[in-house]
Amino acid sequence: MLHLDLDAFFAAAEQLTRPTLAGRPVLVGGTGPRGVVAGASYESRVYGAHSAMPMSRARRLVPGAVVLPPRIELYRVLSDLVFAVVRELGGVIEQVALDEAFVEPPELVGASAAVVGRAGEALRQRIRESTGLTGSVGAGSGKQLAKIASTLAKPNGVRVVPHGTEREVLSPLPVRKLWGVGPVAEATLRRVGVQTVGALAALPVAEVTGLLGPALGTELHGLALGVDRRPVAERGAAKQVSAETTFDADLSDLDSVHRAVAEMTVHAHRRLLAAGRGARTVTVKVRGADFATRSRSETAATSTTDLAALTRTARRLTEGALPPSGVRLIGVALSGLTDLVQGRLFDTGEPDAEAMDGRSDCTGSTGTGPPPAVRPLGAGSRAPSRGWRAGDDVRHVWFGHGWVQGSGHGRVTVRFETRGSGPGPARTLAADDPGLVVADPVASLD
DNA sequence: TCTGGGGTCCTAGGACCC
DNA sequence: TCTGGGGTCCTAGGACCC
Repeated sequence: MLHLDLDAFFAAAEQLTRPTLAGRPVLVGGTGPRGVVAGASYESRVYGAHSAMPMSRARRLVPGAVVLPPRIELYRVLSDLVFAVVRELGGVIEQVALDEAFVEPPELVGASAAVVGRAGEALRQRIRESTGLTGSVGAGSGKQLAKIASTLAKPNGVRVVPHGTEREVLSPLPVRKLWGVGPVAEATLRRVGVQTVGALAALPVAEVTGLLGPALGTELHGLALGVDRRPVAERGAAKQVSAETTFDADLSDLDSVHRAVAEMTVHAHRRLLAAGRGARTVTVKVRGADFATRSRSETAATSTTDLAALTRTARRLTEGALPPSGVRLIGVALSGLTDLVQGRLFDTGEPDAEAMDGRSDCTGSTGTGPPPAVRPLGAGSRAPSRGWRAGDDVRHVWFGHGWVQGSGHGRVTVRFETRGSGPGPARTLAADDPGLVVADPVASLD
């Protein structure tokens, strides 16, 4: 089977659609004081930046970094383009993330390593031609091997692990490379002197299950030995939808907390309706200034789509989970999802007055709170009320599509370019230039 | 350095039923 | 009257993945 992994996907998507950024160190992620890196181009990885690193640290590490907020809608469209190409191979595809999938092309069953290698190279070529993105392909006898192979192939390469060589590839790797080994399991294993996959494989299963629990222990010991029978299978429908936000500064009054809960419920509810589903369980997540996370959940007898009811439940649960100090994060998850049956559930998108007040002034009130909720994907509207922000997509009557490089003092600097334009000119305009409007990020693919 | 957001899965205890 | 064990559901917390 094959594992395809796009190279530095978020950052590469930015460099592709904003050609001025090609070859420059790009960091994609939260731009606020508590943001973290979601994507780092290879030019910024040279300085030690990587995903999940606090953005403040990454900025300090990478000289001249271009920091941009994620444009998930654009990445989704690009991802769909890539996997349409992958689908042409036929067979089952299991998409794991926007930038990653397992594939089992029927033609490659039982093929030689050389044939598999050429197929991987051909796939990469097709993806590059049709999208402009590069990806790496790994091939091996199971998911674990294929994924490890694609990691070894990065960036921009192919790696095949031939049958019979599994153990010699796996043995020297650090245990952390195995699926399911995170910081905690890694530390647990190190305490008994196990640092490599080979050392893990040499332990008796009973000892591994004793250390890591029955499920994970059995699974990992098998993987270490190269045993991996997990099938490639299409992903089913999601089991929950959730929305959460971390505030730029901790909240310390109940009103703000209630507003934030309502806002997060609106977000999760919107996606619930978009998926055509109802929910039985509401779970709230509250993280305090101490970083400790508390959750409370409640399951109703029947499924609902009633925003007002969901909001009331979420607020009540939140009150039972408040930390002693300030509130750092609020999250709302809806689960126990059911398919909607015509007429059986509230089909309301109309919140009552109580639920509304969380929505009324969400403009910027929660700092890092997700802005897309505020303006309904306002392609064509005037400057956003929060003002122009670096990374915004814009269109100008004369200069076409572009993106905001920076703004201030009543001016805004826009780089006019798209995927097909090549590097474009920067122009500084008046922030209230009547010819300048908000644009759809997807238009940067032109 | 000070820790995102959207998910999945596992564990463990208690309630409840048979 | 006291005591079983298995199965399922719910809740809370946490590890892990990208």
